[in-house]
Amino acid sequence: MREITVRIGDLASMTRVSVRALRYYEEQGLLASTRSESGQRLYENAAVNRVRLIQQLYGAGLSSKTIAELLPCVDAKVSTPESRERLAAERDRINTQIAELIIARDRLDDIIDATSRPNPECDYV
Amino acid sequence: MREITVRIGDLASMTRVSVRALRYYEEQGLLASTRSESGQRLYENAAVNRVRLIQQLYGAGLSSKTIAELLPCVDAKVSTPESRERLAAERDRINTQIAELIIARDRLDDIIDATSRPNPECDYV
DNA sequence: CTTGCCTCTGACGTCAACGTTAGGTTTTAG
DNA sequence: CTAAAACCTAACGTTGACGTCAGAGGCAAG
Repeated sequence: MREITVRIGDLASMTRVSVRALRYYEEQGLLASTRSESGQRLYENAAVNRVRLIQQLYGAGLSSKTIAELLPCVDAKVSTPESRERLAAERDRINTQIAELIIARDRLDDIIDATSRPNPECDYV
Repeated sequence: MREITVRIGDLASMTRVSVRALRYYEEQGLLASTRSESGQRLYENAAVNRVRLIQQLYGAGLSSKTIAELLPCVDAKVSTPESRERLAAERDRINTQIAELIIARDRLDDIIDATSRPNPECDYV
């Protein structure tokens, strides 16, 4: 049951996330590390998935603070009523944002259509 | 054919966008205004839709610069090959982002599920 | 006429997620 | 053994879309 540990640069290249970002995640309480005797960060292999999850949540527009509140639930596999409410609220926000993005995309498509087809009134342009 | 014009505060309340934001849009070349004799901004009613469009595009993650490049196409109803490429690129980016959001939302749903159901191993928590 | 709200132009403040630089230690390749 | 590469902390810089404040002029109501 040897735990394989990697250093920050390795984790960075494995996750395609910058070293600076990984340190920042730790600073925000999102990503734990043990330290070598000399003080260098060591990560176990599970950290890769953790970083991926963090990235996904950032990508969905969650803030560090919100993620920090939710990760303990993920780890403990238990949520309090408050955190459940929080999770649901974030999911709803994401759904809203998806809907907005679809509207914006369709709007862009309309613009592309309207400006792409040869315009009978503006052929001279 | 009287053109009804409103002042900035009216446009703000009609669009639910702050006065500061409207001035900022003008600064960025996104929203034009005429001026009264005393220098106050006057907007015609079409400005409401313009502001809505700007908000939608911001909401979709476009920058002021990008929007500024695209609005002339909307107005002229004509796009150059470059602007068409640009428009298509933004639409693709939005599609990508929608896909990412869906993944993140499903991930959140999983978390909600996993942390909400009574956990046989953790009932004591 | 004056009170009070609206508007104007600067111009500095904010916030988040890092980027970047500095100055120093540690690990690794040869 | 040595030099390059990777790591450390601390701290300042960046970016975009505004918020906010200061100081001054404009306008409808009473």
